[in-house]
Amino acid sequence: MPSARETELLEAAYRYVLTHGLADVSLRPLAAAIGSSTRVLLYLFGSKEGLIRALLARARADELALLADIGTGPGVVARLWEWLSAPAHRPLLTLWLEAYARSLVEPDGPWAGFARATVEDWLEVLSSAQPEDVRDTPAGLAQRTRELALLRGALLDLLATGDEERVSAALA
Amino acid sequence: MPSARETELLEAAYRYVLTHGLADVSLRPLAAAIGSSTRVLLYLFGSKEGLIRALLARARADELALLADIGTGPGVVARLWEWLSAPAHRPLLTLWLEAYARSLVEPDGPWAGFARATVEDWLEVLSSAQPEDVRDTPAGLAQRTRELALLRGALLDLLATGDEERVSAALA
DNA sequence: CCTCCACTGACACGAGTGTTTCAGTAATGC
DNA sequence: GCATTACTGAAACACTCGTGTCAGTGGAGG
Repeated sequence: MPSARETELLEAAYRYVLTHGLADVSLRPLAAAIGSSTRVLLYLFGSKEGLIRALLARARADELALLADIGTGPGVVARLWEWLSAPAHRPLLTLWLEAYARSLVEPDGPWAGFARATVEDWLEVLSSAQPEDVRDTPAGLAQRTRELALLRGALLDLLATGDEERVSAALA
Repeated sequence: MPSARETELLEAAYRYVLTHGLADVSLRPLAAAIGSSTRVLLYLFGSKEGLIRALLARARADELALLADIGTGPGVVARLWEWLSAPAHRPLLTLWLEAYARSLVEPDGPWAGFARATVEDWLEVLSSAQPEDVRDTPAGLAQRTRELALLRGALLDLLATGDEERVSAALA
């Protein structure tokens, strides 16, 4: 159960990494930027690894919140893309990609399992949006895997080029 | 024009980062692993940034070599996927993803433009594989953007889950 | 032989890293 | 009032980092 001060600092740290990236964050600059100290960060989160873990969980919470209120009716893919392509969400998604890549290179530590977890999160949402008589068939699995691939590939493209017009047109 | 020793050490360093990742590589461990010294690395590549730049170029050379002999006939997408999903290429592709993510977070330095460059490389290959009467239409652009997204999204999935059966089935 | 040149070793420098130790302060519960 | 608890500050520890300095190698070309 996190204390009030802890969630407050976590939120500030989260805003910080959204713009500075997670890869080479270090305690002193971070602490200075959010008006704290390394001593306090270490006291509240135990270690840097604990902080990273908390930040990753915080980011995943954002993601899960999205998936929760995107609904499950028809047109999910379009709605998901609408959310993914919104300029306001770009920092979060860049962070997401960073964590994803990192968890592949370094399967230990706080990153462990991040990539695999998000694949499953999304597949489940796409699954529950499928008609019931398809959901459990091989064809259904193939379809939602394809949908997920399309969304994420498009996201990669968008993050690199910023060319929303071309990428959105490709998904229509 | 790189010297013999330089390409030799670059090749060794390349093998090293393929298994250790590019993100938190540091000179002393790398030098020790490839039987060299930080002094020599700096002498040959000028700085750590120069080394990274050379390694990134080396990785991109692998990628371009692939794209060159994948041909342009019909069935490119299938052939590309065959290459992407080959277990032997997984380290290279993980490295690729790492560099991609990094270049989004840190647009300066040696990573600059890496993500954007690879999008363009691949789109061009897919373009030259399209029938001429489609290539320059908006529909053609949309189609190859979609193909690229599908391939890359599937790659992301595969790298995280290793579930080649499901992902390959989705692309069929 | 002698000079040039590519390459290498040992070492130190200053800066930055995560973490620890020791010392508090302010508020809370009894 | 007093003890407990949550939090904070300052300073140090034992590293690792990229890079610079200075001194050499060994071989090839004149």
